[in-house]
Amino acid sequence: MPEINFPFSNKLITWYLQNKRELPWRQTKDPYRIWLSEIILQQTRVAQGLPYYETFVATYPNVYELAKAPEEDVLKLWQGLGYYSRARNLRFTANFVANELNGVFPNTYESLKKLKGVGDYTASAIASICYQEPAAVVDGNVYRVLSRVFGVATPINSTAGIKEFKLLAQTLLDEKQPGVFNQAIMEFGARYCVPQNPACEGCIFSENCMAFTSRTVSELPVKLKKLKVKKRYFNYIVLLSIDHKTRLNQRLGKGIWQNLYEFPLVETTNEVSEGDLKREPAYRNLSEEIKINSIVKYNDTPIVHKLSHQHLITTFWIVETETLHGTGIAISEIEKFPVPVLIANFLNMFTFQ
DNA sequence: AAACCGGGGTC
DNA sequence: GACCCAGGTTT
Repeated sequence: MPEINFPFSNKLITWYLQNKRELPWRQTKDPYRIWLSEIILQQTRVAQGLPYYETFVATYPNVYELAKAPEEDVLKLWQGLGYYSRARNLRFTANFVANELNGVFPNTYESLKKLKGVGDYTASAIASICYQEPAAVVDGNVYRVLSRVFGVATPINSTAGIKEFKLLAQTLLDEKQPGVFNQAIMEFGARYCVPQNPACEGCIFSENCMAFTSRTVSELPVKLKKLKVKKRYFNYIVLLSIDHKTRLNQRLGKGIWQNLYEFPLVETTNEVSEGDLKREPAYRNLSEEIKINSIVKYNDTPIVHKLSHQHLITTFWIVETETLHGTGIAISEIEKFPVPVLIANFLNMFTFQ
């Protein structure tokens, strides 16, 4: 534990009050809105999450409205934001609060943390902002600011690091205004003590910052290795029937994009030719069920869709078929389904006829 | 403890 | 290409 011999909290909060952004969730202490904003902002930049927050508040002004919504509607509004388990848990927890808790959110760190989708960070954020409970938040910004100012080189994604930084943040916390302190340290990390090339010369902590005085700013925080990205080969079968239908399947079970929709997928271990594709069992099952008239590759070079830990090397195949009867969906209905960005991008490029 | 879960911004 | 973002859950 580093020694603290300067007024960290006072300096930080003074900076915050002079430099904070006016954000919609800073205008309220309504736990529903604070909770909603915190879920949206998990692993998500303010600029990216802001329009989603506005849409959700407008569509679901309170927890009852959100609780009533079908999961598919929530996923549709969430489309493009990523980490879709957040949306599924959001709806689940809204339902729980509305039906089991009479619409009243838990008001302590411990009870908030029991909610699905609410972990240490989010429980601390809601408890401190809405209920003035002295619970320190530790997000990516906090790791960065504290590791630099106090020269802590413990890896932030190790068990020891998680404990050490939580304790340090809790020690520094201004217990008289925990919500302000928490937002201040995050704002400072997001806007001043940024990951790359921070303006250390003019920093309020330049005299006290261990990283700055020892010229190790670019080496902190320390983070343990990254895992290797896996390559997967996706072949999407875009059915076009003579009765102007296509088919979307819902992704069920484990894995990415759970409960979202996509075209029938043939996943292979390599990039495949048309001949290879036709020999794939998944494709053969499809062709046994549906009479196929023609097949043509849509994109000549594969589209590489990059996720944090997977590269999806994707080819779209346009397949004309006879009637799909009840097993297809009308082309005009397609925009109603929540789809991953990979599919949404294709739909924007491709014009159905 | 390690793996898994998205999409976008930045350098 | 590497790193990161107002993290959490599952294995």
